Amino acid sequence: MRKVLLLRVGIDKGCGGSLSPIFPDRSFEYIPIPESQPTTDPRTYTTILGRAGVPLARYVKPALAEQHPHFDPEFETCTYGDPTPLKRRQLLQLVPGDLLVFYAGLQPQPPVDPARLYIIGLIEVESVHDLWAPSASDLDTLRSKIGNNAHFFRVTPDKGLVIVRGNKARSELFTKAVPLGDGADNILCDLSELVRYSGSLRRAVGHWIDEQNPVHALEDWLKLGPMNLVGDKARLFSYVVAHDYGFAPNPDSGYCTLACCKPRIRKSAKKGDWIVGLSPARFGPPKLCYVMRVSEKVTFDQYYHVKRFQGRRDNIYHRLPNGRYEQLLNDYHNLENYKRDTQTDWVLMGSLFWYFGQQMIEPPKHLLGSDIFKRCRDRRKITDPEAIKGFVTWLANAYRVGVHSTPRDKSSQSRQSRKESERAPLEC
DNA sequence: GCCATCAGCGTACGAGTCGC
DNA sequence: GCGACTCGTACGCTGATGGC
Repeated sequence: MRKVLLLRVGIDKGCGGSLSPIFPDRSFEYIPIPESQPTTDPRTYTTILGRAGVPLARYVKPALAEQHPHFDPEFETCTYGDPTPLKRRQLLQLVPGDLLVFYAGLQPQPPVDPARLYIIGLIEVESVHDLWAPSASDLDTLRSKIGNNAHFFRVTPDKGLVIVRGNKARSELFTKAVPLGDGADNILCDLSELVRYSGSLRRAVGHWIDEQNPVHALEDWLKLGPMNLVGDKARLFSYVVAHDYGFAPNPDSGYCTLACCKPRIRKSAKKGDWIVGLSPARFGPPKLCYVMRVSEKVTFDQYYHVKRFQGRRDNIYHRLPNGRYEQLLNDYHNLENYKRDTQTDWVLMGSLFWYFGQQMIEPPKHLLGSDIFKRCRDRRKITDPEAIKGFVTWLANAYRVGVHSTPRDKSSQSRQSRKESERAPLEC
């Protein structure tokens, strides 16, 4: 049975002090961690050009610019190695045909969104080499055979090194990053259900995916991405986002939530449905404001009390002992919004979302006639799975997940420091 | 000031589900 | 099989807004 070992690689806050960049179109740079040992590799972050033609030094701390990077994994000859006890044990369990799937924390550029974890490449195992106590001649022989992994350039050979050699035809550093984590370094809950793996990916050890179906599910995710999440019973609700203050929807902190306004959508939508926000007519032909997949549906009270949602700007309602809702003081809604907001008790949350704010995007030509981009009163429901798949495929291929810009309407009206007496209700 | 457009909401109606 | 009930959807009314 084929196994997959998920491994975190690349520079990060704990090792190097920064993150590799990801750009709006999902392209990214793979920046290795700094080399911690004396090395014969002459390259530095300044001399290495990234795939966008910019020296990697641009994305690392100035103090690292002239340091040597530790290229591991490397995708020229497709190898990965590690001498530390935990990973060494994991690598020795691999057999030909297994997959090493590499993920990294990537920081959006421009930095309008928190970093997330993305899958950046993979190696299909061809052979595993255990170099418990290699001599210099052993290393020379292997170097000539299996390439230029950073461990081969170290002046003092690593004791206990395990090198995995990949099938070059079936291994690659992706050109576009594939989403893996939410804003809190947990596996995306949408993907978690497919691969039956949950929890934090922060730990610096490998994570096994080793049941037959989940391995297929992960491979499908690598090939097709979020389109895999559109089932035959998928539904998509589209509506016009009349005003976008970053309140409804609220794309803060790695989650997108719809907690106020749109009571019918909040009531109707279920886990797995897609929500699409379009621009109002005053901005010309319909453009995309945001898209989210409903990954959780919680009540106002659950939303209010769950720790990870506390402090969000749209977390303003909770039930009192008498059954009514209390509205907390906030900069967006007052008691005139109370009736509509509390028509339903539900809050929609998505960890897989695209929020474009001021940079609303036009639909591609092949989707111009789609019902998804037709404005309607209140909201429109789409139930054609092929239409939804086509839309999600285009979106997920063209844009990285997360926030792409600040809220559309925020600049025109400051919501800061309003006194209670000045709080006019906002439509959204 | 008039008119067109648009978003929100109330209401009616149809489909689906459940109990008898 | 029938009726009651729930839920989802379409339609039309209302008020706000913006262009002329």
